[in-house]
Amino acid sequence: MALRQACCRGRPGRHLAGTGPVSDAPARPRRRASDAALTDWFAARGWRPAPFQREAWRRYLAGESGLLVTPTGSGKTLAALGGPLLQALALDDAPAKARRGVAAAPRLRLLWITPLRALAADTVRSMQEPIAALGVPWTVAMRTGDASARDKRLARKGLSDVLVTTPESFALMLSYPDAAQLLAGVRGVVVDEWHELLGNKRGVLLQLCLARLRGIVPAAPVWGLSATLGNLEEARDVLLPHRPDAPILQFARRRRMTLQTLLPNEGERFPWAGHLGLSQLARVAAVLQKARSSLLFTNTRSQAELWHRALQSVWLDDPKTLALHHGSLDASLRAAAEAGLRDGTVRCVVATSSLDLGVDFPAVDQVLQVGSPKGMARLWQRGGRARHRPGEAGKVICVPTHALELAEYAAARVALAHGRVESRPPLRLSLDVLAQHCVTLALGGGFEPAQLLEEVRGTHAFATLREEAWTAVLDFIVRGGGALENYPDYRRVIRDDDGCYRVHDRRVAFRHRLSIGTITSDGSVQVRYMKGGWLGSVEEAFISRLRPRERFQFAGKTLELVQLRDMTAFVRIAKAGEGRVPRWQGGRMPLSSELGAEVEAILHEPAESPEMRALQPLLDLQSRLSQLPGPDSLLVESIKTRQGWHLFVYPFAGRGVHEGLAALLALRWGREVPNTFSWAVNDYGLVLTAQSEAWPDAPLMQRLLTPEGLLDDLLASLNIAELARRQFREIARVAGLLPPSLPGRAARSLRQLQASSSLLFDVLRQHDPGHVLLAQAEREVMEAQLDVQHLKAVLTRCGERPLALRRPRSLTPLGFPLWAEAIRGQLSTEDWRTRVKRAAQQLEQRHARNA
DNA sequence: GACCTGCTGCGGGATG
Repeated sequence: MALRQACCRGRPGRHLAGTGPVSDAPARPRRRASDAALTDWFAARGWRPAPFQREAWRRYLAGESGLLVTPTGSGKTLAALGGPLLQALALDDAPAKARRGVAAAPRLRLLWITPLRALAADTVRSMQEPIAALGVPWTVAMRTGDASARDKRLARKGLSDVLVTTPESFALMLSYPDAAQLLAGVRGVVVDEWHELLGNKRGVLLQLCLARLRGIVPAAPVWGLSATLGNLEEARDVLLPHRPDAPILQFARRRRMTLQTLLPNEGERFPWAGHLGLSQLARVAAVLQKARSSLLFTNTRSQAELWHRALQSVWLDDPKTLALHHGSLDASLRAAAEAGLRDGTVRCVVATSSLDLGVDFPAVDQVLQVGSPKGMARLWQRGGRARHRPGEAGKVICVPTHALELAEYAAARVALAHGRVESRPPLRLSLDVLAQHCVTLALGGGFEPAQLLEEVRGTHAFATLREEAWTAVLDFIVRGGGALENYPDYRRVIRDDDGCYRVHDRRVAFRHRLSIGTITSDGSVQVRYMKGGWLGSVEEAFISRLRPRERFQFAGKTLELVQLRDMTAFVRIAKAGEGRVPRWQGGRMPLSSELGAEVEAILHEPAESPEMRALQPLLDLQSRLSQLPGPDSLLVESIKTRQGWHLFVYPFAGRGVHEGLAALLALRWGREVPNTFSWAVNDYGLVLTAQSEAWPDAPLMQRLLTPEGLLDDLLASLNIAELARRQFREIARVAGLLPPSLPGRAARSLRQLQASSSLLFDVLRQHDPGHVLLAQAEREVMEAQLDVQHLKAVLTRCGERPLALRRPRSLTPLGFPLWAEAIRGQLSTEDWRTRVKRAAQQLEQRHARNA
């Protein structure tokens, strides 16, 4: 992004890339770039690279690969590598030599991969100036889905010297027969924001593509740029499996970050449960008034809509200075919000993670985080958006939505001080991605299976790929597997007489290129004005419950539904009133284990902090009624209420794990004593509610918490088949079993998609139960969704710790949010609110009496 | 007087 910061202090060149004659370029030292030559070149332009940059660049010149760790939220980071790399390439005469041959000869020298289209555009922009300064007639093209026709053409024909692209577009390049030829001149690869790809299937796709590239240009250095991670060495190994000792270079020191919490006033009642935090509206509005520009981060899209609406009602400035940004808003609206921040016409943007990522806009004066940040990486990232003076620590202002979040912030402060960040575990053996990649290569000129297997095993993701799985994948792309072979649609690849696998059918080729990539999101309804103009998308389940003329709140506006047609909701601005706010089904964002452990520790031994001081009365109540949780024991509370007999357990392991744990405990307890259990979880713990009398004792708890038989019991307690059915839809999409929606045609509804994927699932289960993708779906449920490894570790730890079994006379502060969560499913929202409110008041009264 | 959970990211091509 900010390439120019590092490499453009020199005299601007006379020629823009690609426009000037070669002979006019400033004299270049010599044909082969050397360290000394570069030093001279930089010195002549008054540019002094930082030591780590010099090191990165020296290593690059030596043909090495590596990982460059750069602080989050700093635009300068790209300069770290991009500058030296461009210089080195420019000093090397080879590109000019290549051009002296046939005019159409591929010139591609540098491949730059970023996970975001917007980042690609920024990168291209920032490269223009340094390249002009170098005085080389280079073309930089962007190859992404939204690139211009010119750029696409340049990329397609290999006529650009530098190509900035996404993993998906890179894969697409490989689907053309001339890919090897186009990439043959590549002399360097940069993978930007590698941490964003490391832990997901996009990263797996990129690993495969890079392995292919290594097959074409084995010597080309590959450099990753990554934010700090808990598993940097692993990140390096995944990117560079062929260079186990590649260097990890650290960008100077990370910026310090501090945290401030908007605390409740003395004596103020503060919610014990809830996630919205609107009770803090006045305080937040006051904080926003004080700064010129702010970002207010929320955790969910509907929360962002609600906060935007609430702020609007108290906003003193021009309403236009308050903007909204989340992933379901149309790109144009998001771009408008970003532009507003850039030109100063917007003072505050309410945003979700859509603004976490690296889009280039100037830092804002302050960053606020509503509710739990859930993990340290997110907090670093969001905090990095704030403007800092050099040497000054960054700051995040935290807005608690319920009392216990105060502890979370106090814990986060400790973790920030220690510079802790989560790991991103890389995926392994995603056979759906492998199947897609194989079809891509079959399309891109074909592949020889033994050779490809070796190449694929050269990646981190498939290093342990077994022969059977490989054969199954090949079988799958050739005939869809046993049950599907009668359907021509699934016979995509043909094994030719020479033993090579190729695609011959043009329709298959077309459909495959349309469905390249691993991001699946289907079944959303586009929202647009009657007069034209797109607003974004909402979920079918939400909009289909609205009647025409009914109002709803979306994109920061009150809209009126006119009609719903072809997966498009036509709307107009409503005259008055407020409407319902859409909800989206998204990721679950559990509290990270790092932060969870920190919370547990701080509750046990409250460090001196404003948050813990504010929380003290609540902690006192917790100790009085029961006891404080802590790392040295496992707190278990059992209580009888009108709803039944509750068992509260607090492992502080995050929602995902608690979900599995709750199901497990319910099953095991039910086995011992016939009873009916329901359960609810949050990030701190879980509650089981029994219909008949049930009091746990220590031996029972030990039996419930044994790691023995975990897998079998999990399989029995959760409807794994049903979970796998849902997981299968994504896998089937990635593997190419579901037809992509064609551009220009109405999107298929979620119901249709579910029907076709569900049907496939059933057919396969019945006729081909060993199908490679079914196994994949089950594995993903166990690993990704239930996080069995983590669950097992948590269970083991629970079993090892001495049990603190308490029977408090009323709900405790820790138990209350879980209890509220448990009865939420049973009651209407209105009843639930009343009930929770009454209960909270009773508890407080009792608390006041006893105090 | 309230105490509404569920993020993000990508992607076509032949023809005029």
